[in-house]
Amino acid sequence: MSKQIRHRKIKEILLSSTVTNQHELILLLEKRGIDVAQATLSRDCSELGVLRSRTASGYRLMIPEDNPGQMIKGLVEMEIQSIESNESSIVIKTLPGRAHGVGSFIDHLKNPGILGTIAGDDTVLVIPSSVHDIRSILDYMQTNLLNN
Amino acid sequence: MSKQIRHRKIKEILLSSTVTNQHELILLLEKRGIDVAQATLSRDCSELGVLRSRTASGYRLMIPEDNPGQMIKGLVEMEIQSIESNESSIVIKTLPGRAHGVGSFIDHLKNPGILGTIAGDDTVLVIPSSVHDIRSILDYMQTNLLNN
DNA sequence: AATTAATATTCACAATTATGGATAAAGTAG
DNA sequence: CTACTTTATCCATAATTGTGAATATTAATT
Repeated sequence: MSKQIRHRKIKEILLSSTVTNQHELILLLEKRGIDVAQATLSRDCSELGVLRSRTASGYRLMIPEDNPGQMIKGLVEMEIQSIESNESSIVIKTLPGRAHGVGSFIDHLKNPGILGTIAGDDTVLVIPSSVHDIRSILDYMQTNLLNN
Repeated sequence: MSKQIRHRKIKEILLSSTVTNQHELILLLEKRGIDVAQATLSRDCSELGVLRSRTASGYRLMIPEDNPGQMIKGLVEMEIQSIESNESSIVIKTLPGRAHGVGSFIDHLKNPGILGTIAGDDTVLVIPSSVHDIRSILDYMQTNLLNN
């Protein structure tokens, strides 16, 4: 039984029913054919960001909905095809139609070295605050916006 | 040295220079401080879909560009938070800043039942060709643009 | 076909990640 | 504070994944 599958089931359970502690969650997982030790479950909960809080009717394990803001970084990484520059500006090539989203994401980074962006269909032009910063901004982007 | 980093370097090298065989690639990687055995490189190449083909000037290891069209569907699915409608229009909520990209994708579907889309920051309004088609267009979108 | 060049696979082992039992630590209730 | 409940961590081990040397297989050249 893979960790991934277990995590999915945990999400499902916590979103659909009221679970008061990890032990109870163990039993619910068992019912679905997944055996897991409390130690492992503790780690799972921490990885999934599960937290335990009081409610009117006692305690409950709560799982946060995926935070949109955090998801976007992964999206942007996938959308970017390349990041290159000449002496005065940086050009990002994206998947077709995705430049606007990438540009918007970069704008929100609020990097003071970046004056702004202009996005076409599959190209984002990044305008540096000073042409002298090109190299470091390029570095910054390649580390922060590329996968692998 | 992680496999991921190595893969990324391989992509870089194969996209920017002409490499005729794996042995040559080993040397180029070495130059960048990455030591790797041919066996491993062979696996890397297969994982990355690298293929060797003849060109006018001999052989060359080619790496396929990631097919944009196919990737986008997955992206769009992740970007869409909900799809709902009233009697006359369909509203898609997206992750912040992603509406333009989603709208553009829908436009390219060229579904004759869709007159057009208007995108704000995190909302896409889909305008049906006829208000009578709302239900079927909603169905179409929910099956084609949602995961789960 | 024979020879050489290039790549893929097998095998053994290394490195990393996942896991459970035992137990410590933290939290809750009295 | 003390007793009790719940969760987190330590440790040892299992399972998985990554790797290189040697070798087999495939492809190219003559």
